[in-house]
Amino acid sequence: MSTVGKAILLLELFNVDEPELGLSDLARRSGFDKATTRRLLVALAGRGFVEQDAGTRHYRLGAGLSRLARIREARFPFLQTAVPLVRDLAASTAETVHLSEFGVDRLVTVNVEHPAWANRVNIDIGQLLPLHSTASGIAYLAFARDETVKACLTGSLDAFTAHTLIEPAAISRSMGEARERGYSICDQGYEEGVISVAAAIRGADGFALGTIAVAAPKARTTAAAIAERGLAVMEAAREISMRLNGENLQTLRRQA
Amino acid sequence: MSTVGKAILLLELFNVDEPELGLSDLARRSGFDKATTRRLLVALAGRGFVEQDAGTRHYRLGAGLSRLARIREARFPFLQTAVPLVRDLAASTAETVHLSEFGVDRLVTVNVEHPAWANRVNIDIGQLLPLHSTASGIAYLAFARDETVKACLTGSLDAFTAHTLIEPAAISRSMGEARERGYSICDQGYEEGVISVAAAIRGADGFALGTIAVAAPKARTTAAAIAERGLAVMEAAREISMRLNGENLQTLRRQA
DNA sequence: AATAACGGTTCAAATAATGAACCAACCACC
DNA sequence: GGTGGTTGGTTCATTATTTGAACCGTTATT
Repeated sequence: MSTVGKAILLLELFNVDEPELGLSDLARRSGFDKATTRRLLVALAGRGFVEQDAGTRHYRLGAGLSRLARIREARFPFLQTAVPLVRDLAASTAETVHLSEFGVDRLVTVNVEHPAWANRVNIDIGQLLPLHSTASGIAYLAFARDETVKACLTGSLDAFTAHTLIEPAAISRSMGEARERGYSICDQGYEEGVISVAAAIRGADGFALGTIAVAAPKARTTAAAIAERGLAVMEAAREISMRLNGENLQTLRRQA
Repeated sequence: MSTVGKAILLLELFNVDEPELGLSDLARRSGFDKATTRRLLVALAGRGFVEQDAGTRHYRLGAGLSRLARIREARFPFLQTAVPLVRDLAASTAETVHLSEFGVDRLVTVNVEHPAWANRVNIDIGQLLPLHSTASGIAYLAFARDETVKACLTGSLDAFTAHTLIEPAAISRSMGEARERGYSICDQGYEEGVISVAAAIRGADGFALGTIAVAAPKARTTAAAIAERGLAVMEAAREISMRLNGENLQTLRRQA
């Protein structure tokens, strides 16, 4: 493994629940030697990718990451563009609406709006979603590059519930339906009792960048509501895609 | 230089104006060999820190950075906390208000509100500000760790205008005044014709995390306006610091 | 006082990074 | 339709960086 890969692996040990970790802890979790771990941390700290708490001597992710992320966001203002539409969709559906962006081999939740219901689907910002077993994932795959789809379908797929589709053929069929329909439906594929619809947000090249989805408790969801939400989520995704790709509405290379 | 440092240096070649760069370009600018550059890029791409455009084969910053930046933001919700107060301050002063966060050896502009005036001070998100020659920088240094101050004052300092203070003693005096007053004033130290006031946003340990500042054309700025804005910016910084450090308003270790 | 955990450091040995030379493809220009 | 200059990408012997067991000094815990 490259040294750079190791350094990044170290960064990825941090998460929202454990945002600060000590040296020994990082060494243990990464499997690297303590000396190696520290050398990597010092290199990362030198560029502001991690910071060390002066009191506890624990490490946390640094401001340098935020700076680079902001430069990326200037190129792809995914969040700013999508947030108002997420809010609108949450208001009109009165269910949980979440926005995801693709990263490496999963979807990353970047924004969520929860409804006022006590009984609702809860999703956290930063949460990672698998591609094969969520409405968002299927919507993404439906407009993903062939190599991404292939990478997803080769290798064993986890079954999260009794309803999770894990045969590549079944998932492909599901993708095809989503492509034709314009939105995906996932019935308890990731969590028991939750039904979701999602649509892909697409770049200028027609390939998916991320997704927008509505998730609701199955108990209060009718077939009619699913169809209605599907159209709404599709329309929101279309609007975000158009705003992202400039006013010059270039025809998307891959049509639905 | 460590391999990790090289990889990060590569990432830092991207900026808002040039968000996508080719392999040869990156190699040229970094001074690394093309093979080295590519190996680093491949390692970075493997973890989503850069992405390659399928068409142009150019590289850009990746979604992995956004993910980690979001985890950091969950711990330090600097932006979310400060944005409303930046907006309020912009409304009440009718001048440019900008928010900065410290990174390595500079301040990074993370949010800006511009007034409606045609003649106004323009600042971009992501813009880097030197510590010794801006109101924000002085406000930051006034509550920074000794080692940060020392690192800033050792080595030669750039003079951006005829008014820029570059003698360590003069800068120290300026910091002292800011600490006592509660806000800093910088009269054309970074750009001719611009006068700014700033105050430090501080962490639970009492040390500065970032700053909030008001910048205006000197032509329409009276001494009374400076004093008024100074108090307003100080109050905004205090409010952000308090919200960041939790409801349990711990007494700040380093008092003004 | 003893123990065990912590963060941090050292230096010979092992491993990963390096870069000159090399493709193949593309683009402009005559 | 060559020709020269550019691009992204690859190879492999040489070289320099990374590695980790053993170490130190501190700080809790027992």
